[in-house]
Formats: sequence, C-alpha cells, structure tokens
Amino acid sequence: MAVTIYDVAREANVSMATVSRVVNGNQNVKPATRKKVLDCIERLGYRPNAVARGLASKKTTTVGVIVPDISISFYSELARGVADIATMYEYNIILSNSDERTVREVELIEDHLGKQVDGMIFMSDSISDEVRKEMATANIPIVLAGTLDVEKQLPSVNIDYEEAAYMAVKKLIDSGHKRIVFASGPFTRDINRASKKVGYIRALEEAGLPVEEELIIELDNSYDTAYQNWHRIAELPGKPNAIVATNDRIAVGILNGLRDNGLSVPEDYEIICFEHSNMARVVRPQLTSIVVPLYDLGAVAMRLLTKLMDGEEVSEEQVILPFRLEERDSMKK
Amino acid sequence: MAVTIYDVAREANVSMATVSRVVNGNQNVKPATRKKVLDCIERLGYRPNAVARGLASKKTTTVGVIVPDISISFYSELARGVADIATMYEYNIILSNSDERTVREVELIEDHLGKQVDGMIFMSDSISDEVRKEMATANIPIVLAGTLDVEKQLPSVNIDYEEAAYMAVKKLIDSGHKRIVFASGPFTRDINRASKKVGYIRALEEAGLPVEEELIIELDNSYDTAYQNWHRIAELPGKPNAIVATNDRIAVGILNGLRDNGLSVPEDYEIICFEHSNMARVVRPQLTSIVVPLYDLGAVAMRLLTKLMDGEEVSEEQVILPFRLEERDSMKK
DNA sequence: CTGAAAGCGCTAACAG
DNA sequence: CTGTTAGCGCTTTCAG
Repeated sequence: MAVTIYDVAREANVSMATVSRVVNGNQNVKPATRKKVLDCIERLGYRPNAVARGLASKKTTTVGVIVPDISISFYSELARGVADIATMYEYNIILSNSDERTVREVELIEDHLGKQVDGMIFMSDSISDEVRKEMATANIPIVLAGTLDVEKQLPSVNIDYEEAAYMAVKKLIDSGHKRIVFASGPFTRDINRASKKVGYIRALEEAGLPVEEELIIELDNSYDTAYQNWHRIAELPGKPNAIVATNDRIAVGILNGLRDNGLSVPEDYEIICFEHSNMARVVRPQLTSIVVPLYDLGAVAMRLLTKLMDGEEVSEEQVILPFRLEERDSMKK
Repeated sequence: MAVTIYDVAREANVSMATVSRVVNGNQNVKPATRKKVLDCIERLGYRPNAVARGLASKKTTTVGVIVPDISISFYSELARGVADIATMYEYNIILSNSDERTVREVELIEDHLGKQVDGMIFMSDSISDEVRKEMATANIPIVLAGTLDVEKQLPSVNIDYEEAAYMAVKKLIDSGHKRIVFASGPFTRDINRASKKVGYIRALEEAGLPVEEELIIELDNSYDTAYQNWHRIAELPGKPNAIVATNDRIAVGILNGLRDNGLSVPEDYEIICFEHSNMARVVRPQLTSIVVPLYDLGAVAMRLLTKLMDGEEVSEEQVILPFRLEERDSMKK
C-alpha cells in the first residue's frame, strides 16, 4: 500500500490538513511544523495522489490533446509547442490520435471529458457538426490549434490560410505563370475548401486569369498518394508547370514523384509548398514555401487555453499568427 | 454540476450499485433493469467520472509515455505505435517530453506516478542511475521502447543495434571500403557507446581493418549539427568516403551538408543510414539504410506493458525485433 | 438480481 | 497557525 497523507500526518504528529497545507505551499504553517512535515514526507517517500486530489478539488491539471496523427510532422511540431507551454503551467497532456475520423473525434472528446481534463486542444482539418455538438456539452474550454472554425465561434490559433494561399499563388503569377496547378487535400475539409482554395481563386481572378477546374487536383493528405499522382500533373493538357500544394506531404510527394521520374524542379516545374515542417525542410531542392509557425501555433493555443481555464478575460479568442513566404530553390530566380 | 451516478440511480429508482453494474457491464442485472438504467443514462447525459473511478478502483486506465522529443520523427512514429495499441486496450496516454535530460526524466517519472498511471513506456538513448532508481520506486510496470538497458534488467523492446551497426559497416567493407567514418550521437549515451559503436568496431576488426579514432565523429543528435559538420568529414586526412551514421538526423544532416557544398552521394561519399523514419524516407538520393521497425517497436512495447499490467506471465521481457538492411541509392551499385 | 455501506486519498470550509 | 469534518463520485464487499 502506498503511503498516504494520513501516514505522514501520524508520523509528524499533525493533522492531515497541515500536511495538505505543506504539500500545497499554503503559507499558514509555522516553519518548524513545515520542516517536520517535510522531513516525514521525505522519510516515508510520500507522493501525493493526483487522482484523489483531482476528485476533491475538481481539477486534474491535465489537458486533452486530440490530433489527427502524431507521426505526421506538422502535428508533432504543433504538439511539442503545446507540451512545452503545458509543462510551464504544470499541466499534463493526454494525447490521442483521431485520424480525422469524425466518429473517433467524438469518442475521444467524450473520453477525455470523462477523464475530467481541465481543458482541451483540438486539431483537425475540419470541424463536423457532431464534433461541434460534442464540444458544446463540455463545461471546459477547448482551443483549436492550426484548425479552422468556419463559424468563427470556437477559440482558436491559426494563420490566415486564405491569405497565405493567395500569396503563394500570386508569387507564381508574378513570376509569369498563367496556369497554376492547385494540389490540395480533400475539399470535404474546411481548411482546403473554405480557405486555401478561396485564396487560390482570388489570386487567379485578381490577375484576370481563368479558374481551370482541371488544374485543381484533389488528393488525400498522404505523401504516398501525392507521390503516386505526379503523373496526373505531368499529363495535364497544355503542361502547366507551376504547382502550389496545400501542405508539406503533398508538396514533397509531388516533388519526389516528379524527380524520380526524370523531371526537374524548378526547371520543369516550379513548386510552392505550404507549412514547411521538418519533413519539408530536409528535401532538395529546398522548397520555396509558406512557412507556418508550427511550434508557435501549438504554444500560443496552449497559452490561450491556460487563460481560459483560469477564467481570465481574453480580448480576442480567434488568434491569427503571422506567416511568411520564404524563397528558396523550387522556383527559378 | 455534472450528473452523477446518484442522479441516474434516483431517476431509475435503483441503487447506485446497480447503475455501477450497468455501466461496467456486470452481467448480474436483469435485462429490464438494465434497459431502464441505460435509458436514464442516455436521457440525463450521464458520463462516468474516471477520476472518481480511479480513486475507488485504484486503476486509471492511463499509461505514461516519456519521450525525448515528440517532434523528432523517430519518436513520433514510435509513439503512434504505442498509442494505437493503447487505444486497442482502452488506455489513455499521458505524453511528456524529457529532452533526454536526466533531471527532467526523473521529475516526469515522479509526476506520472503521482497521476497514478497504471504503467509506463520510457524512451531515451541511455538510462542513468537516477532514472533507474526512480523506476525502482514505482509499483507499476515500466517498459522501455527503442531504449537500451545495458544491465538487461528492465522490460524492453528493441532491435539488436550492435548487430545492425555491424551489418551496416560490413556492407561498406564488402563493397571495398577500408576507412569508414562513424558519425555518431554522443558516446555518453549507452545506445551509441555500448552498442552501435561496438558493432562498428567488431566489423572493422573482423575484417582486419584498423580502428582509426579520427574517423569516429561524435555529434549531438540534431540534424542541424550534423548539417554544419559535413566539413569535418570532408577534411579528414586521406579523404575516407564511406559513412555510417547512427541515426536519421545525423545521416540526413550530413547528406545535405555534403550535397549543398557541391559533393555528391554516392559518387563522392557513400552513406548508410540508421532508422529510416519518415524524415529519411523523403530525401534523395534514397538512403541505403538499416530499417528499424519504429511503429512496431512502440506497438510491441505497449502490448508487453498491457500483459505486465494484467499480471500475465511473460516468458521474455527483453524483446528483440528483427530489422533489415535496405539497399537504395546512397551506395554505388 | 439488488441494495446498503464503507471506503479510495485528498481538499476545503469552518472552528478554534 | 492547526485540527475537525464533510464530502468529491465511484467501486466493492457483504447481505439478502
């Protein structure tokens, strides 16, 4: 049997309340008593039971983090940002993978709520109605990280994806391209349909260029699929040779697909990538890219969550972080 | 106030014990009663409080996972394996980053134990005495994943790193190399000093080749450091042109450093990489490499942990998984 | 098949 | 500055 607060109290000849005060840093304890208690704690190897504490105090100092897939570097970098700030504020993290399946997302939220997390960080390319409904039943704050809420209701931390896409496309247009392939993740996902694609179209229209449906290529978000689909781009009529990808996995997949089949970047194709996670950082040629501050997205989201959990007044719950376009070698100079 | 088991009991005109039985799938409940209770649960939106349950049952169905840095793909892929099996057995995961700092590792183990995790998965390149001592105070099973215990005491899941290093070096020797650079992570870490380096030396000696200290290059484990240190290899007397790296970050860092400075792989340098995580998978030329089954390492470790937590008899607590050497394009054919 | 009752280990008033 | 006393919401005997 593990040693409890009672054992310490008995050993130190004080009440459990006093031990509790010492453990929780309450100042109303005479230094001598404090020392005596601390000694007993040390001697007995007492370790406070966070579960009992959680039950009594109704706070678990634990936050739930739901992520599509932690093995994808975009999410693992975000998660690291979340984790560091969580540590700073002494929260633990319960991490779960949803694979972006709505059913699973709902299950996980339910599950985390059952564990009595004090707050939650949620990541996905889209918020379904079911998820939205589930979140509404929660009595704890939930912050979206790198996740778009088209209804602009939920607290969130993002960059302006539409503007970023617009800027990427414009970059290509400015360097002379008139036909730009938009290699995107599923349009069933808000972030692609309602944001990045909108930016793509806006840039085109603003330049007086036609929106050609055949240049819009919908893929899933996997590297492998993008890799295998290089030829869909290569076989496009009129051979458009500029590509903007909605994320790293797609950009790098296409880049490698093209190169492994004898085509060159940027000579044959110019590519702009989105995100620039560690995965994209190591490929060559280095990718001209929208650099999303992944770590910061996670860190700021967690910081926002701490404020919400503490009941602090937050002036703006929809945080937009800056991004930048970095020119490297996947476009001609 | 959230709805409790009492509310459901009152609503259904049964005792809380009966509600508990229904919730926990105990068969000793008359179908009619069960249905009545289930209806009330549904109607009231009752959600069992896992914290209270944990306190009463002394099981939290939560396991702690301590990882050096989740944003490193090696670890995030291992973590995904752990998470999937955890989900399968209905465990949640508390994930924490240690940055491989002993002090932090000890703190985290203490912290997770306080949270009453039912078991733990631990990852690091070395197990310090402090960590070992801390683990000894735990009354729960702890399994090492991708983490070497030189004392062979703790339950663990690994590949045979020494044999893998031996095989990598032998591969280079067999293709004619006599001077092979060993680009390694810190030798303060067991996995490098007591295992991979041992394999390197064994291969050399077996081939009657001298062990040249100057060819053994100690780096930290970061991509950036390796990238910046390409010249240490390029400037080596006699220009050895075969390299074996102890992990992906080092291999890819050196590869890119070399290439960005006008050298070619495999023409100027032949490289064998270790791990082959997603990060290594996307670089070109594709790396001839020791392929470590990352996901499986995590999955098997978690499976082992479930057995240990269930008190099942385990025939072998030191699991060694197979690895393979895959030939690709960072060596001449 | 069901209910009563005793905790699990700790926090948080409330007294003193 | 310290002790007493209720719970927190649930599991788990033990009876019946």
